[in-house]
Amino acid sequence: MSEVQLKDALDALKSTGVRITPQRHAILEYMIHSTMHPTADDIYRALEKTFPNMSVATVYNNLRVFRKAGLVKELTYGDSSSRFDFVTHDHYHIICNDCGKIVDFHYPGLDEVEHLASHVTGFQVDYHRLEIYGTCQDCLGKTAKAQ
Amino acid sequence: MSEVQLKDALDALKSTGVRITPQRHAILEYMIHSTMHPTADDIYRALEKTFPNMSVATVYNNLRVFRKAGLVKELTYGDSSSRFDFVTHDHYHIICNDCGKIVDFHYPGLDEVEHLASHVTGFQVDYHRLEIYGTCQDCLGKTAKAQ
DNA sequence: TACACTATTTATAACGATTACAATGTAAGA
DNA sequence: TCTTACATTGTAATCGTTATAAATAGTGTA
Repeated sequence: MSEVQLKDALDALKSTGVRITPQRHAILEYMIHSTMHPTADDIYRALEKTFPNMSVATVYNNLRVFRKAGLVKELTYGDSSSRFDFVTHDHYHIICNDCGKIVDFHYPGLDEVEHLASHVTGFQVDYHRLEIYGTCQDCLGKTAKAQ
Repeated sequence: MSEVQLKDALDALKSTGVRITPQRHAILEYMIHSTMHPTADDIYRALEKTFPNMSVATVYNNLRVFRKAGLVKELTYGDSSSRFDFVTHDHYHIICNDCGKIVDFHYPGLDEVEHLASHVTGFQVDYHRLEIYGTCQDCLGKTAKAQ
C-alpha cells in the first residue's frame, strides 16, 4: 500500500526531471511511513543513522523540491518549526493543544465557504486551509487523573 | 466607533490589573485603526516616530499581554513573521498569494465540521481556524495587463 | 512626602529555524 | 572518457523572536 505510494511519488519526481538520490528516496520513504507529521529536524535525526554525513540543508532542499512537485505539504502552526505532511488525499487536521498531536480526519470540501468568500471579496479562490484545535483523549484522561 | 473599541480594550486590560502605559495605549490604538494585519515590525516602525526609543521587545511583550487578555489574535502563516489581528467579532481571512493582502469576511460558524471531527477523533474541540487563499482583484488586474 | 515594592521598558545578547553560498561529489549524455 | 548540469555537504549568515539584566516609572503605605 505505502509501497505503491512511494513508487508513484518516485515516478512523479522522475517524470519532472528530478534525480532520485538515496537521500531523497529515504526522506520520501520516511514521510510516507510516518504517521505523525514530522519537522525537518525529525527527519534529519531519523535518517542520520543511515546517512551519517547528510546535511540538514539537504533535508530542507529536498522538502522544497517535494513541495514544488506537490508531493508534500508544509504545515505552519504557531510553534517555531514547520511540519511536513505527505499528500495522499485531501484531509483536514485536528491538533491537541496539550501535547501537539495531529490527527487526520475527512470532511467533504467546503465549497460553499469558498464561493461566499470569493463573491464577497472579489478574490479568485485557489484553496483553503482548515484546522481544528482541542484536547485529545489521552490528555483529557491525564488531567482527569491529576485531579 | 473605534474610540469605543479602544476604551473597551483599555477597560478590559485595567480590570485584569494591567497598567496602561503610553506604549500600550499607542500599540492598541494603532492595531484598532489599522485595516491591514500588521506584523510586530510594522507596529514598531509605525510608532518609532512617536516613541523614538521604544524597544522591539516592548512590542512583542505587549502583543503577548494583549493576546493573553484575548484582545489580539496571532496569525501564523507560512511566511517568516506573525501577523496580529485585533479581535472584534468572529471572522475569517482570505489571503492573496501574490501581494499578501488579507481581507476579512464573515461566515456562520462551522459547527458541523467541529462536531464531526470531535466524533471521529474523540477530541474535545475548542475552536478552529480557517483561511482561504487566492488572488485579489488588484493582482488579477495586474497580471491581465502584463500579458 | 518619603519609602519600598512591583511592573514596565529598554538595550542587547542569545536562540533556533531556515537559507545562502562555495566547494566537492555524482550522475547522464555526447 | 570528457563535459556539463544537478546534488550534497559544511558552514556562515539571516531573521524573527525571546531572555536577561539594568534602568525607570508607577502604586500603596506610613
